[in-house]
Amino acid sequence: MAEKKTTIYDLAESLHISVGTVYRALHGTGRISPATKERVLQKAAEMNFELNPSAQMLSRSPITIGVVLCCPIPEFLDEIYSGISHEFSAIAQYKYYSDIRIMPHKNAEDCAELISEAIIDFKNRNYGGVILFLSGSHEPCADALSALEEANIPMVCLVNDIPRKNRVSFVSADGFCAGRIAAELLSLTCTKQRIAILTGASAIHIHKLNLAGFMEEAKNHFEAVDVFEHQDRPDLVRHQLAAIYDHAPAYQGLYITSASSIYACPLLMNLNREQKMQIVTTDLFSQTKQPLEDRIVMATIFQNPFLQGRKSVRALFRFIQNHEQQNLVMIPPQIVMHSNVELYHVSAQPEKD
Amino acid sequence: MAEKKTTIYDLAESLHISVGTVYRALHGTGRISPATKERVLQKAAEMNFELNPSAQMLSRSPITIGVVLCCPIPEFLDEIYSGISHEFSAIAQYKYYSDIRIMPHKNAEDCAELISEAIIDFKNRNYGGVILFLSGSHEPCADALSALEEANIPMVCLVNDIPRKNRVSFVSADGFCAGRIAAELLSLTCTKQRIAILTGASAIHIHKLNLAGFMEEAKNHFEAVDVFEHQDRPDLVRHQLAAIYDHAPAYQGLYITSASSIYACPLLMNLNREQKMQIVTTDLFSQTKQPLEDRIVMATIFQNPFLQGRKSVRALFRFIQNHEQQNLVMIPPQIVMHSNVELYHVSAQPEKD
DNA sequence: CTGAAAGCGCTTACAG
DNA sequence: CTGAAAGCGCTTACAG
Repeated sequence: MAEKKTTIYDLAESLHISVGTVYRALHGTGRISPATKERVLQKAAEMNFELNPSAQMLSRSPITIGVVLCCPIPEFLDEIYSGISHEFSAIAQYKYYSDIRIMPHKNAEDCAELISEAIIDFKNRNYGGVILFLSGSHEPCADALSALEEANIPMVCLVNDIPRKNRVSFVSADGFCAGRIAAELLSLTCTKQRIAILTGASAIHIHKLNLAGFMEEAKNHFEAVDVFEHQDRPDLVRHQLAAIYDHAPAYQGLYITSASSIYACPLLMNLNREQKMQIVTTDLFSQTKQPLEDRIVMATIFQNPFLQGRKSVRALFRFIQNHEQQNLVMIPPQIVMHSNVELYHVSAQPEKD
Repeated sequence: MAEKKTTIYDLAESLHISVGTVYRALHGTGRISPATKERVLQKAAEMNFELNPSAQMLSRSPITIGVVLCCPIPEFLDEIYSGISHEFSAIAQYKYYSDIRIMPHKNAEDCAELISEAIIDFKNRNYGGVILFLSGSHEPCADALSALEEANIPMVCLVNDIPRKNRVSFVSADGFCAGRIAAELLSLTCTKQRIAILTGASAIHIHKLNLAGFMEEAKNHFEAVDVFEHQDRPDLVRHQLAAIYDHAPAYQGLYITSASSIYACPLLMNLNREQKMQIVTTDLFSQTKQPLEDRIVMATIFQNPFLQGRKSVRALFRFIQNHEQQNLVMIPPQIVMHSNVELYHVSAQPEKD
C-alpha cells in the first residue's frame, strides 16, 4: 500500500554522482555531458523514478501568469473574473501568481492597443503563461500575439479561440449543445409551432454554435424558426423584442442566446406577463434569475462562466506543472428552471450566498 | 499580486515563540497552555495563515483512510467506488492511502457483521479517518460505530447519514430538489393530469426526499399523484410498472425515483413504445441512457454518484488536513435529456469515453 | 561540465 | 509546557 518511492538521492548515490547533476539530466537544463545524461535517464527509468510535485513546489521560484480580460458585458466579465481569481487563490500554495489586466467594457477590436500593450508586457516580464479572453476579433492584436508565440509562452484562450502554436488549450461553453437543449425544451410545449430566436450576431462564434445546435434539434419539431439579431446592443435588444411580440401570427416560443439575456430579461418581465410565450434564456445573473422565479421564463441554459474562468487557470497550471495538455475544455450547459434555480449562486451579484 | 504567504515561522517570530509551539497550537496536539494556544490561533487568523499541504506532505508520516461500501445496486456502487478511487489517486501525492472494503450487494442490515468487523479493524489500526456508505439501516452496526466514535476517528457518511459525534460530513444528492425538478418537467406537458410515481420504499431517506420535493412542486399542477412502491426488488418493479400501465384512466406522467430506474428502464423500452407516457427517471447508467436516446423517456435526474464518491474523500481530506468541516455536502441534481445525454459519461460501464 | 550547500514550510522525535 | 534540530525531496544560486 505504502511503497517507498525512489528519490533523486537514490539515483545520485547509485551512480556515484551529485544530486545537482541528476537534476540537470532530468530537466535537460544547463550544461551536461550527453553520456552522464543518458546514464541518469536510464537509471531513473530502471528505478521507476518520479519527481515529487510537493517537493518541487516547495523549492521552486514563483511563476506568474498574465491574464487579459476584454468583454463588453460587465456581468459576464465579472463571473469569468471571479472564477479565475478563485482558482488562482487555490494554486497560490504552489507559488503561482497572477497579473490580471481588465480592459474597458468593449470588444477586443476597440481595445487592440491596450491589449497588445499588456501582452507585450507579459512577454517582456517573461511570465510563465498567459490567459486571454478577447471577445470580438483578435485580428488587430496579431503582432503582439505573434511576439508571444515566438517567445514560446504558453497561452490559454477563453470563450474565443486564437489559433497559434503556443495555444495550449481553449476553454469555452458547449454552445452547440446549449442550442440543442433550448430547442428540446421548447419542443416539449411548442410542437409544430412558430419559434423566434433572439441572438447577438450570427458572425460571433458562440452565437453561431447556439444557433446551429438549435436548428439541428429544431428541424423535427417546429413549423418555422425566425432569427432576430441585436449585435449585443441594448437598444437593438429592445427593438427586436418588440418586433417579436408584435408579430402576427404570434410566436409560441422564444430562445434568447448568450449573455445578452441580461438586457432582454427585464423587458420580458413586462412583455410576457400579458402575452404568454414559452421562453428559454441563456446564463444566470440576477436579471435572468428573476423571470425564472416568477415563472415567466421556463428555463435558462447556464453556461457557467465562473467555471470557465476556473478551468482556464487549471488548464494552464496543468500544462506548466505536468506538461499535461487538453486541447479543448468544454463546459457542459446546465438546465436551470424554477425548481432548481435556488441551487445556483451568482457570484458576481452582491447578495451572493 | 504575488503575496508572500505567511508561514509558521512568521507566526513564531511575531509571537516570540518557537515553531514547535506554533505547531502544537495549530493542531491541538501534545501539551500546550490554553493561553499560548489562543494567542497563536488569533495571530494565525489575523495573518491569514494557511498550512501548506506540500510542505506537510513532505514531512508527515502516511495516513490511511478506511472505506466501507455496502449497497444492493451494483451499478450505483461502482460509480461511487470510481469516484472514491479517483480522488484517492489525486491525494496519493500527499501520502494519503486507502483501505477500501466492498461488502456483498445487500443492504447494510444483512451485512452487519462484516461491516462491524471492518469498522473495528479500522479502529484498531488507528486509521486517520473512515468513510461509510451503508444503504439500509445502520442500527445493527451500532456497537462498532460507537467504538469508532469513542476512538474519535473522523467519519464521513455517504448517501445515508449516521448521527454521531465523530461524523464530520454527510455527502449526498439533493433529493428534495430532484423531486421538485421531476414535477416541474412533467408539468410542462401534463398539466391537470394524473401522475404516477414509482419509488423504492417511502421509508428510505432519499426516496422520502424525492417524494416530498415532487409533491411540493406538484400540488399546483396535477389532478392526482399516486405512489407505487417496489422496495428496490426487481420483481416488484416489474409488477408495479405493469399496474401503472394497466391503470384506467391512464396516467399521463410517470416519475421513477432512485437508482432502481436501472431495473425499470429496460421494461419501459417495451411498455412505453405503444402507450406514450411522459416519463422522468433518476440517475444515469447505460440502462437509463438508452431510453433517453430513443426519446422514450423525456429526462432523467442525474445525481452524480461518481461526484458523491469524490466529495466524500475530499471532505475527509479537508477535515484531516486543514480542519475544515462542511457538515452537509449536497450534490445539485442535473437535468439530462436527449439533447445533452452525450455529454455525460458513465464511468462504470465498459464503453466509457 | 560537475559538486556542495542552503533553503522551501512543514512534522517529528528528542531534550529540557 | 516549550524549544532546538533534523529531515522530507526537490530547486537554486554559487563555486570550482
